[in-house]
Amino acid sequence: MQPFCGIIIRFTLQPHREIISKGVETSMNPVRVRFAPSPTGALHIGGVRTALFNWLFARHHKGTFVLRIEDTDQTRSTDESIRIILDGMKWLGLDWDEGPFRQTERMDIYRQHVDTLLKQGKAYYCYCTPEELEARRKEAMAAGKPPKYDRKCRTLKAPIEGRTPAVRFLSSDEGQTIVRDMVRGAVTFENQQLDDLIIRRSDGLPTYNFAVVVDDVTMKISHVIRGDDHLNNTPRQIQLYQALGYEPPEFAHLPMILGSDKTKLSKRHGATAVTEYIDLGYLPEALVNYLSRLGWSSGDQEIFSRQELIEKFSLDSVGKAPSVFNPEKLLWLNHHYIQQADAGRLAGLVLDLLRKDGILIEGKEPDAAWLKKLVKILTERSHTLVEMKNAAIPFIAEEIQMDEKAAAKHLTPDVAPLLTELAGTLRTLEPFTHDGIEKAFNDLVAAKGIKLGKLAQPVRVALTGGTVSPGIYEVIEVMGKEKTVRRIEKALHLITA
RNA sequence: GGUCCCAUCGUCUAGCGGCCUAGGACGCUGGCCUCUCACGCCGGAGACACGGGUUCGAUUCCCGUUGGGACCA
Repeated sequence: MQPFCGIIIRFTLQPHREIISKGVETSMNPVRVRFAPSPTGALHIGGVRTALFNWLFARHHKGTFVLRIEDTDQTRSTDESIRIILDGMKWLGLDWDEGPFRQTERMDIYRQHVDTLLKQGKAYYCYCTPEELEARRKEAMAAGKPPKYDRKCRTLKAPIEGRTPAVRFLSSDEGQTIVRDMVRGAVTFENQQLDDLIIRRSDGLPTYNFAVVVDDVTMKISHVIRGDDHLNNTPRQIQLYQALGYEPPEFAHLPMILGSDKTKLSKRHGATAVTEYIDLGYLPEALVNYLSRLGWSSGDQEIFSRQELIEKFSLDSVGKAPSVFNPEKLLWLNHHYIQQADAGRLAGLVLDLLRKDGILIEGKEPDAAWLKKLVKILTERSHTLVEMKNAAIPFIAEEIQMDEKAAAKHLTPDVAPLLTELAGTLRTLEPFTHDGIEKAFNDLVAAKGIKLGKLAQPVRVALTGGTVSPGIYEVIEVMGKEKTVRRIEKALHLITA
């Protein structure tokens, strides 16, 4: 609780922030927020960021996070999309406390609210067809006038035969509507600029702006945190709240996430759906950390555990400017979280990927402890699980894919004697461990008076098929004596052939 | 077209009138380490869109311009 004089001083400096944040800090009402995606496709990165901020806000304030599916647009909504959304949320660890509620199951509630407004004279029937409206809109725009509904049906005395009407909200021309936004401050709209918006279409379905208001009211949502593409809808919604006799919630409009060309993030910009990031081998904690820093910050800190995010998250430190999605930084974070992750967990995830690629034969799965050892030597150079899976293949598959260029460069006749000798030593090496292997290499190198690279690179190519791998001793130890010797011999064959 | 929003390195951002010769991170880059590639470590280049005010003093406050974005069943 702020001392009273503190409020006064800060008030003069920052009127908006203070007026607005006062509401949250001192409010006795419990925090209830919601994420309300429409199930018309994938779970989009922008949507995830909105969900995340809502979730963080709820968890920070020990409030309630509600999940609501906005599926009034039945032509575009699918159950498959709902499943994708729920799976994505679960994968990210954004657990909800109530829902998922579906708008299609709430049609009665919307109908009742429309009827109430109609009965109170706060709404009226409109018989204009979408075509007529479109024509008049074009006309208005051509004449250089604002493309606003001309209120033709406002004064209609009797229904027009043969037409099913839509219902419009009767809005006021007087005064202004002020949106007190927790990130933008006060945003003022002239009521004169606002249309009589449709609240129920002629097909009987509620419109978006109406359904959200009814839902948010009936679900007792305390803070509406959403993308700022909804900021322009907010004054109409506030009028709806007032007409319905409810107190509007607090609003917080988050800046958009843009693609590299600074337009709204879309498929053109690469992966935008969470499912894609799962397939690309990203860890949910990396995505969560990355997205949390898009539009929000806490000093200079870049890495946040989930707990820290919950503790430090505040709408006060949400920025107003849109941000560009930067895949490189996400990749860096993913690398970071792969380093942090438990080897057993990574092993399981890599196993799934190997299975998906058909590299693992069912029933012939590698030993869990061994797989963990493998994962440990691959972790450092893996930025994604897919990279890790690819690096694991030479250790798992029977045959390796030989890179021709690497072979031509490193598997040359002059290294044949070295390989022969090394194979001989390794064959009898007991125990077959890192240190013993290292000694074998060092002895051979010393005896021949060559540099280690002269031996290690050819061996690396022989064992993995390429020039890039973890340290050669680790590779050999994990690969095991049998495979190692067999592959060196095979390489010798290749050289002499 | 109307309305609304936004503006610090390429990108994410710190900055809430003097601490700024503007800090951190990703990326880029020079070097070190080294059996390859990475990791790691050390260093470098790199921004307050522009123009007016306000002020002793503006990245920070105000106005305008420019540029972006969003919304308008």
